[in-house]
Amino acid sequence: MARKSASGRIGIADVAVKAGVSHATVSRVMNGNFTVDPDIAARVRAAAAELKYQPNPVGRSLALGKTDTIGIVVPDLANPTFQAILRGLSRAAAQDGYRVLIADSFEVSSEESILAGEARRRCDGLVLCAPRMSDAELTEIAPSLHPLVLINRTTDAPDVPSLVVDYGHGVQDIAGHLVELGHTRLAFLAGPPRSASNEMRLKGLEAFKDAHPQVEVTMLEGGSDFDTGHEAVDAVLASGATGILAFNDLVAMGLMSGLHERGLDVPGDISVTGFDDIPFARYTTPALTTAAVPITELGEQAWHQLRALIRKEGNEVPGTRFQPRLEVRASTGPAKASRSAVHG
Amino acid sequence: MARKSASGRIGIADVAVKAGVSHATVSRVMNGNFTVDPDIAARVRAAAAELKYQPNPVGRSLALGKTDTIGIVVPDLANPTFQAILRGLSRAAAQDGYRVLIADSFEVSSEESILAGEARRRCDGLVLCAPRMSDAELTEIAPSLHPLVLINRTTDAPDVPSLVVDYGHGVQDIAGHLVELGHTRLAFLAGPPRSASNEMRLKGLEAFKDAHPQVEVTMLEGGSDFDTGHEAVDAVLASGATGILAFNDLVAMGLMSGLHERGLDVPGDISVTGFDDIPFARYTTPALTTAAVPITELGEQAWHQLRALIRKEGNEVPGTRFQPRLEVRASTGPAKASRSAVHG
DNA sequence: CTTGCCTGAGAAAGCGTTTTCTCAGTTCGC
DNA sequence: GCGAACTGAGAAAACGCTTTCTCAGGCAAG
Repeated sequence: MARKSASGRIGIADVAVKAGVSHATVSRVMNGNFTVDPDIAARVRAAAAELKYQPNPVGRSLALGKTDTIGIVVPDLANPTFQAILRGLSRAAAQDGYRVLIADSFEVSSEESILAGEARRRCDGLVLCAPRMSDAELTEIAPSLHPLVLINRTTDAPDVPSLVVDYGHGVQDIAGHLVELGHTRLAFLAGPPRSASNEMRLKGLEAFKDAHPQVEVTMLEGGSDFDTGHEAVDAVLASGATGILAFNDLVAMGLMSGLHERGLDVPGDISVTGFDDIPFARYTTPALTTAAVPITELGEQAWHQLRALIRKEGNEVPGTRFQPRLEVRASTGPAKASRSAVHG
Repeated sequence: MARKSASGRIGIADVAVKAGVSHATVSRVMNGNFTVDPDIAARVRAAAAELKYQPNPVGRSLALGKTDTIGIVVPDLANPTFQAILRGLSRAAAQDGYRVLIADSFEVSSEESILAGEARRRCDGLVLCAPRMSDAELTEIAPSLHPLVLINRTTDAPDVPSLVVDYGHGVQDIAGHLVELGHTRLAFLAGPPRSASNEMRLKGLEAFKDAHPQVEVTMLEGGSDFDTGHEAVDAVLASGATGILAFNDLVAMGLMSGLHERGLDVPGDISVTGFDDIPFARYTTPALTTAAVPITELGEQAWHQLRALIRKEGNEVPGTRFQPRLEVRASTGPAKASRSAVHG
C-alpha cells in the first residue's frame, strides 16, 4: 500500500515502520553493513522490495559528501572530437558507477569558468575542455576545480593532470608523408587562432620547416568546421600548393567538397589531409588521409586520471601524451608536376 | 582568510559568522528575499564575495526538492541522431538554467529501465530514447519516471508526451521521389528488427506499396550503421533494384562506399537514399539524397515539453509529430533501363 | 553469581541548505 | 500613552540519508 511520508516519494522512514525497525537499521541493511541480524535484514529487505524503495541520491550525496557524478565542460557538443571524448569518458565512468553531467559552453569562453565552477560543485570531479581559455584564467580557477583533468592543454597549477594529443608530432608526420609523395609546396589551413591545439600544430610545422628547408609551407587562415574548408578553396588554389594540411577532418572534408565543385581532382590535382580520423573520414570520397587520434581512449583515460584523483591515490599521475598515427588513405597521392613549374 | 568549517569547503555558516548574522539571513540574502535590511544584506553580500562563497547545490537540492538537472537516456552516444538530440536538449535546457545528465545504455536494453530509474532519481525529469524497450516494460516503468518525455515512440501511460518523427511519411516521400525518377524496382535496407522507428518505416512502405502496385519493393535485412550498409552490397545487387532506400544516412554511406568499391556509379547505376540528414550527408560524394529530420529542434522541443511537466503547467501537451523534409541531392538520378529489363 | 566484554539496534547528530515559527523591537492608530 | 499591527532576524525544523554514540541484553570468564 506504499504509504507515503509527507513528501510524495517513499523514503527510508516508510521502510523502517513497515519492517518495524529504525531508520538507522534500514540504512545499514541497504548499505550491506553486516552488523545487523540476518532475520531483521531479511525483513528489511522484504519491506524495501515490497515498497519498491530506492534511496534518494540527493540525501545520500549530502550525507556522504559525494555525488558519484563527474562533469565535463566542452566548447561545442556539435564537434565530433568532443562527442568522442564524452563517449569514452561516459563509458569508462559508467563502469565504475559514475554518471556524467555535461556542460556545453557553446564557444562563449567568457562563460566557461563560471560554467565549470557550477558543474564542479554538483560533481565529484571535472574534465575540462577549454581550448580558448587564457592561461591566466585557467591557472586562477584550477585550484577551485580540483579534482580536475585537462584535455589538450596544460597548466602550472599543481595536481592537474593533462591529457594532450601530440598535434605537433602528428602534423609533422602528415607533412612528411606529403613530401615523400613528392610535394614541395604545402599549405596549412589553420584552425581557430586562439586554440591551444592549433598552437601545437603551428609549432610542429615550424619544426618541420626547419628540417625541410626546401619545402615551401604557406599558412592560410581557417577555422574548425566544414564551412571553413569549403570557403577556403580560393585561398588554397591561390597558394599554388599541391599538398594541403587541413586543421582537422571537418575542414578537410569541406575543402574536398569545394575542390570537387571546382572540377578539381583529389588527389590527382591536389592532395588533402585531415586530422583526428573521425568516424566519417574513411567514408569520404576519396577516403581521407589523416592523423588518427585515439580520442575515445583519451576520454577513457580522462576518467582513469580523474578517478585516481577522486580516490586520492597519490600516484602523482603526470598526465599522458597521445601520439597520432598516420592513416594513409586515398586523398593523398603523388604530386604531379607542380603547378608553379607548369606555370614557369 | 577563508576559515573553513569542519568540511573542506566554506559554507553558509562561514559567511554567517563573518557577517555577524544567522545562517537564515545569509540564505535569505542569497535568494533575493527582500525582507532583510539593506545594510545587513550588503554586509552579507560583502562577506560572501570575500569568502567566494557559493551555495552547495546538494544541500539546496535536498531542501528545495529539485536538482535543476534533467536526465537523458540514449541507447548509443555514437549515433549522430542521439548526439543531435542531446545537443538540442542541452542547449534549450541550459537556457532555463538546467543541466543535463547523460545515461548511455550502450544498446543493452535490459539495463535501460534500471538506468532510467537511477537517472530519474537524480534529476527533475527524464527524456527517454529507448527504441528497443518492449511496450510492456515501458508502460510499467513510465509512471515511476514522471516527468517523462518519450522520443520516437508512444505509450499508453498517462501524462507522457511523445516526440515522434513521422518516419512512415518520410519513407513514402523518398520512395515517391525514386518512382518519379523512373525507378520501378526499389529495395529497403531495413534497420534493427525491433526498433520502433524501423516499424514506422515499414508501415509507411506498406502504405506506399498499396498506392503503387506497379512498383516492386524488396525488403533486405540491415542494421543502423556504416558497416551494415557496406556489407549489404551483395544483397542489394542481388535484388536487382535500382533505387535503394537505406534505413538511415549511415547505412546509405556505407552502401555507397561499398558500391564505389565494386566500380558501380551512384546515381548512374543505382540511386541511393538515406534518412535523417545528418550533418555529413551533404558532404558525401555524391551528396546524399535523404529525408531531413529536424532532430536538434526535436531535442529542443523535448525540453519544452519536459519543462511544462516539471512546472506542472496543465497544458495537456499531447506531444508533437515532426515531418521529415525530402532533401534531393546528387545520390539519386533517373533510372537507366532497369537491369531486369536489360536482362529480359 | 557477579563483572566485564561484546553484539546489535535505537537515538541522535550530522551533511548544507531553505523555510516556518517565534519573538523582540518599531511604528502606527486611537 | 498604550495596545495592535508590522518589520525583520534568529532559532529551529525540515529535506533524506549515513554514521557515531549510547545503551540494553547476552554471554563468557572469574
